[in-house]
Amino acid sequence: MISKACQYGIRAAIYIASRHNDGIKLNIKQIACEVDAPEAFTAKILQVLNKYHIITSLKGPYGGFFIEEFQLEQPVINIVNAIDGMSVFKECGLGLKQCSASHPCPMHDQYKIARDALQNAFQQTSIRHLAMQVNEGSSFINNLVLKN
Amino acid sequence: MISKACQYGIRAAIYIASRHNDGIKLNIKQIACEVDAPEAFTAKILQVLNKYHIITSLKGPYGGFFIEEFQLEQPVINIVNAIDGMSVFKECGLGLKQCSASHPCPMHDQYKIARDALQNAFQQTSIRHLAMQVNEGSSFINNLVLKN
DNA sequence: TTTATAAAAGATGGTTTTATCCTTTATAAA
DNA sequence: TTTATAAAGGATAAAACCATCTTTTATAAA
Repeated sequence: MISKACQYGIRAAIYIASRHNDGIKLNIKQIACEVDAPEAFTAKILQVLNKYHIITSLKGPYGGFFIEEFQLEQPVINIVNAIDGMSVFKECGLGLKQCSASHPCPMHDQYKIARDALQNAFQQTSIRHLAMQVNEGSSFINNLVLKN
Repeated sequence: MISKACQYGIRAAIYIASRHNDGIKLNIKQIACEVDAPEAFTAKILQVLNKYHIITSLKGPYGGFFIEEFQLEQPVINIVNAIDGMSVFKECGLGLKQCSASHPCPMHDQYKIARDALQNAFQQTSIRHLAMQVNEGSSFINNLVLKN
């Protein structure tokens, strides 16, 4: 559906957003650990997210990654766009180059419903909203079940 | 969303179904040509579909691929299952190993809607239905626009 | 200004997916 | 039975994706 890079990126962004208090900056090691993603690969992905102004980074001592107030309001689809591009929301389900309502593949109508639902899922959800759920403890961004 | 192999497989199956007249058998070269897919790769894919009894093949002269009456009624999801498996309809959108209604990732609810829509698209559509559309000329399985 | 730190950038390796080629097997007609 | 044909099966190659390592750059504190 979406690439692993994109999944890591979304989880990392949500984690960074969930720690948007004070002026706290998070380093790559901690982020990768918290979202169960490979460290070096996650570093590459966060580079891209920084370039697209989805998160912000600062080099040097006391540096790291963080998210600014205005960035919290962005829809998650911005992350998908930065890493995978928008083609998954546009392309034909059967891989045809030309497929549209006026020249459809046999599955066009049914597939479009699913494709649009996917786009809505990412479009209508803000990074802030997801981070709040994580902070509330009502949802999770790693594979560690912590019972206390 | 689904692999290229699976897209080629669905297009090939629809084409074979659309030629389900008399006892006609289609060879791999013709099928690959008609659905704009690489020939050798398509051969591998049709091998799998034959193994899963989604289509039928016969070796030797006057052999080839065809589809039997009972096979026409199968839902397209059988093809997806044969080639890609069912994981795309089950797995977490953010790549978590453990993600469910009771232990959800932050996008679980929204993503599940899209994932279920995709499953429905493939589950509720029979190979026969798609082949009929192609025969009617109301939908297409290749990239060649034929105007006459 | 020097030093330590953390991300950015570049090079490289491994795995999976996509794709092709060659040999073998099954089958039908001559 | 021989021969021609077409799919099956095995080996291999190319591309894309996933992942890591090393060097460079920016920055803040001492």
